Amino acid sequence: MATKQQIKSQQTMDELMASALELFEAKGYQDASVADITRKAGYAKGSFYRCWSSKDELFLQILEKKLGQYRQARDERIKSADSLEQALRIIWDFLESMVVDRNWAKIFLEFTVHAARDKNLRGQLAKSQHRLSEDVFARLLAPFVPEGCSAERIGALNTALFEGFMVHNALEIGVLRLEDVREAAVALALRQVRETC
Amino acid sequence: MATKQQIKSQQTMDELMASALELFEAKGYQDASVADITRKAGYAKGSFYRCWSSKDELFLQILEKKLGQYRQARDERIKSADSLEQALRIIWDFLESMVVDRNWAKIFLEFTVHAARDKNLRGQLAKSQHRLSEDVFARLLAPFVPEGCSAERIGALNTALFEGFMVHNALEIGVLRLEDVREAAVALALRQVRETC
DNA sequence: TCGAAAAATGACCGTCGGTCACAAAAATAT
DNA sequence: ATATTTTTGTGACCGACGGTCATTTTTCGA
Repeated sequence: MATKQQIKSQQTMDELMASALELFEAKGYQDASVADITRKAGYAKGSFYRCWSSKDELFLQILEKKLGQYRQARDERIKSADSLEQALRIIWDFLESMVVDRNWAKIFLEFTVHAARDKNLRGQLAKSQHRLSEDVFARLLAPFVPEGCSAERIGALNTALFEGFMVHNALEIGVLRLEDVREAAVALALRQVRETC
Repeated sequence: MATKQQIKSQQTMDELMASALELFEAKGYQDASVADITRKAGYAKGSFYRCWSSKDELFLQILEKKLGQYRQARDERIKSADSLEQALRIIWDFLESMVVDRNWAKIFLEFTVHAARDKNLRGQLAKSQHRLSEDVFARLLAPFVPEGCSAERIGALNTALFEGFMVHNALEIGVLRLEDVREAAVALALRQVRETC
């Protein structure tokens, strides 16, 4: 049974995470300071470091939580796929839910690029990426992809296209729409399957 | 005629820019401090702000310089293109020269994502992006793209795919190679032309 | 040679991520 | 109920950050 302390401790973490997410959205990952986060949640700075050893660690936890939510939302829909094209469409709906909130996409990019500089962090994020690619693409596409054709590569290519769009979107260039990109990605995957197998 | 002072002033800027680029490559845009840059070049911190009003302004100047170099290298080759496919291949050679140096690609991404948070900076970078897309893609592709088919959109899609690959590359995931992405981009452009015109 | 203008300096400002000795509060032992 | 231990929360402090500016040093034209 959860004690009063455990409940309080969890509540503190939840409050800090919520505060952090709001500030990341408003000011960006780099510009939202730990002091900002704790102040907004009504704590002192030191409390932050009782929950996480660094700002990066907090972000990774937020990321896991977000990915979990997205995954859950998708898993409910995935059962209905019965062709490669349909599976890709469901996957891109899933990706769309990440980018619909422009702020989250920005935060994600910010952290990704930041993490690329740190070997350890890069590894952890690449693992998350891999899980995204493996779990989201490879596993879901595998039933529709003939042998000898790398579902992983198709997934990576789709992910790259998606992330390129996120950059485009973050800069608010406005030439591309997600539909265009999604359509291109689907066409690319179908072509890949058709040609290499 | 250039006075001693003008020469000295230009030399100072060049030295600081060179120092900055090296440190950006070694430590990343955020982690290379102004003090680092001036110290490495043998100046005091204050000298930096005689040349640029901020670190961002310095970066934009470095970017312009880099893009100019790339453009020049490409312009010598572009005359030989006589088909859409060939033009795309030359363009991707040009893009490859940006990404061959993995460090520069990282720096570029770092700054891009950083700039996305600042309206003014975002505008300036989007202008650079637009010039890249307009000058590199649209202008070069236009002769081979039928009317009613947006060369700009093709350019933006190619750019997005390229930037997605930069992210992939920065995280050192290693599933994709530039050749794969280039091939996919060319196929995408050809398909776009074939279908929408 | 000398005053003006340009180039270079480094102490200083507020803020950053992160640390740590300490205080308050809750859980546990007696 | 009281004392002791463990958990939770605090905020002054650290070195470093981007950026400012009064000051000194160097170069200039006359």
